[in-house]
Amino acid sequence: MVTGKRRPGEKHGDLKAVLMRAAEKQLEQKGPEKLSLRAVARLAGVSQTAPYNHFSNREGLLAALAAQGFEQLATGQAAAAQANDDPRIALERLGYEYVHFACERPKLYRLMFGAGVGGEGWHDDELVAEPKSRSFAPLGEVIHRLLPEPVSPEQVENGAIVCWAFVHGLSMMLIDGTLAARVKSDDAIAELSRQSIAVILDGLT
Amino acid sequence: MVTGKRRPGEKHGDLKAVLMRAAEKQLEQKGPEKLSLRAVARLAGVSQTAPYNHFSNREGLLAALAAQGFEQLATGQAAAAQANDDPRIALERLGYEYVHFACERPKLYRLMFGAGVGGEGWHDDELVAEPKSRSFAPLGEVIHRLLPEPVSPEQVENGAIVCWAFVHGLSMMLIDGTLAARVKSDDAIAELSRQSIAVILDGLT
DNA sequence: AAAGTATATGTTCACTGTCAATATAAAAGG
DNA sequence: CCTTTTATATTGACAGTGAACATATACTTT
Repeated sequence: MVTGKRRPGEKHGDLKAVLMRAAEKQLEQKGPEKLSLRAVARLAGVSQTAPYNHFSNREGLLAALAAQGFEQLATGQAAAAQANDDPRIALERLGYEYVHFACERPKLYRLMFGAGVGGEGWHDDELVAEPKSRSFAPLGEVIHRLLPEPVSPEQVENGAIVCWAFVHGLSMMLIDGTLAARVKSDDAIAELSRQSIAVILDGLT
Repeated sequence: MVTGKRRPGEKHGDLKAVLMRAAEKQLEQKGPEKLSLRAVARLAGVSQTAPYNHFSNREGLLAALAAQGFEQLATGQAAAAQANDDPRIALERLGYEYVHFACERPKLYRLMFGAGVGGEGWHDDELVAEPKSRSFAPLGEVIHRLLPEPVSPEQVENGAIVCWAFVHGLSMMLIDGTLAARVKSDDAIAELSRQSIAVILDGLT
């Protein structure tokens, strides 16, 4: 019904979703900087200007993709945080899941942190900021559980930032090949991740 | 005329250097993804195809810029590493210098780690890999000085990677605005940086 | 002086993002 | 049921891009 043949002017049922799926595919193939709006439209079987009815421009589409990515990361992180009652194990698991996510979908992950976008990030884009902070929240919760009483909000915040910065840096350097020469196997990645979380953990407590 | 030796057919002085300077300027204004080869040529006062005699393509120019950036970072890091005999203080200084470099020239720093480039980094580009590993070396040296005897090469390598990943992640998140809402002043940045290095340091030893 | 050669140019092509004007279909109001 | 409205999609155009090609240039070498 929705996906019939398209005559000139025919309405396309849920074009936005179709465009998103096409964009996902295109992103995973070409990467954020080479993603072409026209190619996405072509892949979705619509004219080149059709996407402008659903996204303000190319960056708008990329922002939607990034937001979706943070959405997925957030659910993964939330699940990992509640995987174990021991906050130490939960923290390790959180870190592993994070790096795993980044390495599984490197193009998406780089996009989420501003690759392929003019300026140097999404900055004040609320559409992206909301799921981003939601994906950050579970870490803070685990850090809170982990620290010995009494805990100040700044302690928690600082600890969470340290952890986040670390896993983010590790992920990026695994993706861009900086550590490719230094870390070979996937097991080595997991081991390095686990080990480093332990390092930070010892430093924090 | 001013410069002595010239290569056959060379009409401008050494166009490569002129192009690099123009590209630097363009990079600092537009960012890696919006840098246009034609605009660089225009800025250098030369035809649009002239750059192809000195760089294989757009990515070649970006790679040269990235390499130059790592060159500068390397000298800064080397200086910071020898600033103090106490390896702890040297490590703090190293971290501070690193983050400072990244925040001072965010567009360049992002480029150095693959922003604006198809694929997800420079990977096997030797031109950029060499100064990159040179900029990484001082950290390893300081970590070596820092760890108690006896030290294994893996210990040093792992510690250095942990530190590098952390400062890289911190830099990226400061640049892309992730921490902008959470960390306000420049002093707070310095303090967070210093504090975190201390955390990692405690964890390592 | 002539020959050789790396360097620069002008032209062209395919492609991109985005705007303007236009046509269409579905819903809303009579 | 028919008209009006409104969001959606299309065609066409424009400026800007990276890149390839053949050609002209000016320097080095012989």
